[in-house]
Amino acid sequence: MGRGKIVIRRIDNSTSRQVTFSKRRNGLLKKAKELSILCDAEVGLVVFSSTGRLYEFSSTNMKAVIDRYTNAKEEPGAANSTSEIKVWQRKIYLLPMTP
Amino acid sequence: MGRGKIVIRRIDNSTSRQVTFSKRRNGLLKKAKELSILCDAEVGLVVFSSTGRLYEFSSTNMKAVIDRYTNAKEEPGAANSTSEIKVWQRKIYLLPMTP
DNA sequence: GGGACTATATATAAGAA
DNA sequence: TTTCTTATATATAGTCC
Repeated sequence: MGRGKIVIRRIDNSTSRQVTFSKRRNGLLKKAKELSILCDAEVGLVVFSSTGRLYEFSSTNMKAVIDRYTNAKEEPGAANSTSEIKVWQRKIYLLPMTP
Repeated sequence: MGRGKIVIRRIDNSTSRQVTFSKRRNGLLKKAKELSILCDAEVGLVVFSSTGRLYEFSSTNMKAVIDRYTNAKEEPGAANSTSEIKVWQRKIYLLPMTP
C-alpha cells in the first residue's frame, strides 16, 4: 500500500519503524472504530509502541470490554482455562495498592 | 475500498452487516498482526460480533497485554483514574468464583 | 513526532456460487 | 458464513518539510 511493496518483518531502521508505527497505528485505530460502527460490534484495541507508549480504542470503554472478555473466557467452562484466568485476575488485584 | 463508497454508520441489513463484519474483522486482525511485527509493538485486540461471538489477537498473549494495560493506566498517578481502575479490577475479582 | 504529497499496494463493496 | 471475482476506494511507503 505504498510506493513499494514491503515484507512483513520487523523494520530495522528505528526512524522508519517509528514513522510506520505512527501511520499504521492511526489506520488500525480508524479501522477498529469503523468495524464497531458499521457492524455494531464491541471492540477493544490496545497498542504499546516499542518505546512503551500506550494507544487505545474501545467502542464502549475498555473496562467493559476486558470485563466481557474475561467472562467469555470463563464460560467455555474448561476448568483449566477458567482457573488460569482467575489466577491472573487475582494477581492484578494483589498488586501494590499504594497511590 | 470497494465497488461503491459507503458511509460509516451501522449497516441496517442484518445479512450485509454479517458479511461486512466477517471481511473487515479479518482485515483488522491482519493489520493488528502486521503492526505488531513491523513495528515491534505489543498489540491486543478483542472483538465481539453483534451476535456475541468473540474474536481476538494478541502479539504476545492477552493476559500480558491486559496486565500491562492495567499497570499503564495506574501509573499516570492521577489519584482519580487510579482509584477508578482499582475499583473495577476489584469488581472483577469479586465476581462469583463458582466453577 | 506529525503533516503534505503522490504512486502503488491493498482492502473491500458488490454480487454470485 | 467463508470463498471467489472484479472494480474501486483507501491505506500507506517513500520522501520532503
